Amino acid sequence: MSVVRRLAATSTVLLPEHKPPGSRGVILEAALRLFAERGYVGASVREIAEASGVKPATLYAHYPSKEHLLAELCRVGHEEHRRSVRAALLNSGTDPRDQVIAYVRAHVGMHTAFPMLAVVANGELHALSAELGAATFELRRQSEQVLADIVQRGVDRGVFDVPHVWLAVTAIGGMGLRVAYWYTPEYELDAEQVADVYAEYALRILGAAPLNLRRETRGDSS
Amino acid sequence: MSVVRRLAATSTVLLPEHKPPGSRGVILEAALRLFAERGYVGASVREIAEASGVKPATLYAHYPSKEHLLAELCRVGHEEHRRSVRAALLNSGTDPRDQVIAYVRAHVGMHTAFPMLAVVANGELHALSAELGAATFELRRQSEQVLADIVQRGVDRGVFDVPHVWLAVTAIGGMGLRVAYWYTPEYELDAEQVADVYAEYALRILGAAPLNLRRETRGDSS
DNA sequence: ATGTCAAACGAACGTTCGTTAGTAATCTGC
DNA sequence: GCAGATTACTAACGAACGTTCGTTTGACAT
Repeated sequence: MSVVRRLAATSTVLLPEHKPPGSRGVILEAALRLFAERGYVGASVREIAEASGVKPATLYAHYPSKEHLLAELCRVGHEEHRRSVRAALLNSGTDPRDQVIAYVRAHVGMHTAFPMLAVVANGELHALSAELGAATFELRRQSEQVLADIVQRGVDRGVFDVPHVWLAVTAIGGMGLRVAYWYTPEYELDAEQVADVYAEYALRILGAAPLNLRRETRGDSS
Repeated sequence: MSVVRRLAATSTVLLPEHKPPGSRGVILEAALRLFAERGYVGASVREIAEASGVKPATLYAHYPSKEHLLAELCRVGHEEHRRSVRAALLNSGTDPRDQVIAYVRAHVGMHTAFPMLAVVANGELHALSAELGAATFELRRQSEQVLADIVQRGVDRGVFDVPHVWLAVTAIGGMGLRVAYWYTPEYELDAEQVADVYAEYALRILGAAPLNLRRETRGDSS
């Protein structure tokens, strides 16, 4: 057995709305857990089948190949990310600072709520062939671009002061990505608090000008 | 072929001082490249041997198993990280702000100079058995603790103002980790500039009080 | 009872995996 | 130029891989 797990989370694997009914859903969820824990190559079809309470042959009655399982998970993961970010931005104002808060809270929230989905969708995307991965890859590019556009608008409006826009995007995105690997519901802070703190860090990275209604919330979550 | 590479870098794989002489070194370097590009499970002994210009059986005259190859790479990676951070801290002052700059510059510098080593040492560590991975895992824990201690000292001295110490450590560490995946020498900024910008972002995350000699360097690298 | 159909099955396919035994080639020190 | 050690080789091992084949099962409609 390994000395260190690939990710800390162990439960809440797949949302009901992402999970197909019947065996399809059971198999997909088992694949998600095993891909997250052992990686795509390290998880065998036989293990996935056994974890689903099904024989390996049955798996191929529901999915044409192991790779299609991964493709489905990557697609679901990135679509949930986009859905979550879009909903958050629709509920935020036009101020780039509010939008950054909304984006980072949604971004981090996705990685705390569905850590396995996030780990697989981001960390195993490279295992997909060009044909099966192209659509998902485009989704990821768009999500990055959304944040980049927000940051750029903030710089143009003078509310952000940042040495380098794209490096700020990679920094903010990167620190959020890592959350999926260490967060568990047993952590001393709940997901909401982690998201709030990371949103504050993002604003600090961006050198955000103080927002009258927000600044006093800075130190209240330690 | 995949639509997206696992990491962007393709060269400068292993430092001479990390590379054993003769075939041992050639094999280790080939293993590093293949582990970084395809993952530990995804890279086969036959591929590593072929990339080394050697037959599979020869590999076992130099390393007792495939896992020992990974263990060696994880160890080298984390020891280079510790060496780099230690050297940087010895050349920095006692002010926690200087120490954070030193740490982040070394941290990011390691991930730009040896992206493959960083990707393997961090991203494949979980594939090691408890026996082979314990020492390296302890190295990683110590490196994290070094940063945590610096941040805590800064908070105690009143030069940092941060909502949550450990979340700041994960954020700073996480954004640096991700650099190994996207940085290439062809990037618009060189490694030094990336490290400088990330060091600035780290200070911002920590809400660092202005340092007289430093503050005017904030916007000069965009 | 009989026919239909989706779902699951046992068994096996050819391939690749990490690894090893035994042997030939090459270098080192005298 | 020979002995001993090192290095690399050919060939093969058992196990596991993703996948497919032909069949059986169980529920429901005729």
